[in-house]
Amino acid sequence: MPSARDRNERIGRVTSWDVAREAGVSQSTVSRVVNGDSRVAGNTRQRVVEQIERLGYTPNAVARGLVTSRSDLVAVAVTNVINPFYLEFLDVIGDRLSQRGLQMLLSNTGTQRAETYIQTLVEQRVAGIIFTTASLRSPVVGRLARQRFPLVLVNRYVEGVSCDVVTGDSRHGARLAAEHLLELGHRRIAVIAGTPETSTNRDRLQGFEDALADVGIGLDPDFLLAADNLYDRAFTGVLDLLGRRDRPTAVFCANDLTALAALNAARTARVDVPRRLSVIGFDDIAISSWPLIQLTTIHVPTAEMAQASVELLARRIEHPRARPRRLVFPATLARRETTGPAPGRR
Amino acid sequence: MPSARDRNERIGRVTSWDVAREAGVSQSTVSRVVNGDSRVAGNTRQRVVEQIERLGYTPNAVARGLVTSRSDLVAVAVTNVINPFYLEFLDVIGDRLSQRGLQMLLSNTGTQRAETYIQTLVEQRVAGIIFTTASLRSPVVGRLARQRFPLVLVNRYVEGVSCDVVTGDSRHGARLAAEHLLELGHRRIAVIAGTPETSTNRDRLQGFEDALADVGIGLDPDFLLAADNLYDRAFTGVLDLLGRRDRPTAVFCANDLTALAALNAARTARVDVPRRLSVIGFDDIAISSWPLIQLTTIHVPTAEMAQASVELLARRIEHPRARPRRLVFPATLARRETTGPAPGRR
DNA sequence: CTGAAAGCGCTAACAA
DNA sequence: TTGTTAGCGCTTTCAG
Repeated sequence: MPSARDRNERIGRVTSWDVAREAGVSQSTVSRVVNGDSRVAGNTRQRVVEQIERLGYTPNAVARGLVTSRSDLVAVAVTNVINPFYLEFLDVIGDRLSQRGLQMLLSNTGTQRAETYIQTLVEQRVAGIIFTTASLRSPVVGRLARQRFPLVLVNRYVEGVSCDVVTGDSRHGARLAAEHLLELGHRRIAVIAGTPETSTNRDRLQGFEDALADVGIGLDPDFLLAADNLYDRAFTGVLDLLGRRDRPTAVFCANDLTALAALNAARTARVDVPRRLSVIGFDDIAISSWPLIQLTTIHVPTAEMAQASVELLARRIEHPRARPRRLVFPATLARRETTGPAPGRR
Repeated sequence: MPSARDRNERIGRVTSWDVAREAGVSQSTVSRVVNGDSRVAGNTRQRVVEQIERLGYTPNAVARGLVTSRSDLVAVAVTNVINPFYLEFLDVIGDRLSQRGLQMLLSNTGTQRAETYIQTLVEQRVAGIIFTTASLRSPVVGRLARQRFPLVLVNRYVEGVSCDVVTGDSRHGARLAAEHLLELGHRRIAVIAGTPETSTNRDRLQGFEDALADVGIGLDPDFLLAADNLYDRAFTGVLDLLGRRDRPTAVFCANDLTALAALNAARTARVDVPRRLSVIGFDDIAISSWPLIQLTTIHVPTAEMAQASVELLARRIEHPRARPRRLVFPATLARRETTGPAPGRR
């Protein structure tokens, strides 16, 4: 038979009933005190608080959630945390959420089992989900949207799904990158593409190709690498590229992580950047502007986007039927030191 | 009056009762099917499954949690996600947790409001907490440990609190760093210390000082910077250091993030590394071994530690009264290119 | 193999 | 101001 002391020892064993009994009040009074209900007499509150402390009572948010059918958990779905780009996102998102009394539930879905993860989140009855990861062909996003589950897509959208979306202007950003390289005289340009399943990567690729096409240049299929946003893939890919007789003079990377991989590959192959090879990225993560790196890249206002996504979600949670909004943030060229004139040109 | 179609439209509006009614069975039968209870007749199960699909029923984990008083949420408390070191941790931890059917609830507590955060987690009745952040003077950790709440401290411990702990060998690692610099002939050595409130940082500082003391060298207070693990603080601090007449010939940073800041500061100040300044870090995060960086540092087996922490936590959840374990992982010198002989020496 | 019934710990009317 | 009561949606005996 457990003594009072025993109960005291285990969190979750003390309920509001225990507190009520000890304080000589009803359980609802305890509930009121816990929730800061003003219409509780000062001395009653006093007694209750005392017992809460004494017994080490911690309210059970699960039970509360069951009855209120509200939750302060917001899930943030990310494909691979290891990408520093997401990191900067997470930092802001977590911060903004907690400002609104919400907690961030991070789901690092490894691309694959996304469906299962999402299922778990929905079962958890999270207040909403911020997707930074929605694969284009994933049906789950559409289903959730149709069910009016609060969700916002960050940094990518899903064709034919009507929901809140926050993105950077990938197409235009990619065009800026292309024009920059073109202006420097580059013609033999390799592209390290992200995973084709996300709108962001497709748009970046498309925008780049379009800009090249405008001046009558086609993309050499041999120069198109699918690195799927992975550092290692990009590193070995670029290394291989640099080993060829007819190597490119410039490489456009669909994101900074792979651009950094390209830089490292060039260093490994002793290919001087930017004199022998120009490298341009996309995202402008913090590392890129380090004095040691100075990566030329397409800047996207990460913090603003993260902030906007939280705001959209909060709005959506309050007004499930509000008209979906689509925010597109401008992309700009951050010209730094990894791009230069094509070799043999002036 | 909501029609069946309306209900269908909102997740969480369909309960196991609805499914039961439509399938012509009892609610408990639905529960059994959902939980894969084997003793349900094939055709009954069939009917139930059909209705689950048709109605778009999603079991409510909150209600389940209330009755089972179990949860598959494990909180991971982190001081600042923005530190890439944590990133690598998180990646492994998230992965390992999900292998065990657990979800990672990431809490990015900004050092300050840790108490409040933890409180929320406990109210959420998470299955356990992995702390990578426990401030030494934080009483909450001790309280939780006493209450036998499943928790493991990673990368730092708390004096006088008995619970599972996973750390690297900070003292010895710091000693290795000191010996390395000493061997290279450095005597004027600056130290960028982390926040003094964590055991890890204190041990690293202590270990370094001890090693210097062994050869009769004291740490110049002017050369001791408190960067609190923050990039910006370290950057400006080192910049300042390098501007002095009597600048150090080497700098030991309590973690790689600040070491990278030091490297960047040196680059900014046009101080050649390692010819004019040697830099050594601690942690050996992925970036440090990039060809572009090649930071000499103290390697700590991050992945193994992350993995171990999940294992300890899982064990603790199953056996709350098991004897606490303390795992110390060896630290080794990763000698790369940011350290060299002291100027004026050979 | 299936159903009835008793809660899990809490909130939120409704009474008093 | 306080107490009583009825659930929230589910799991889990206990009968049948």
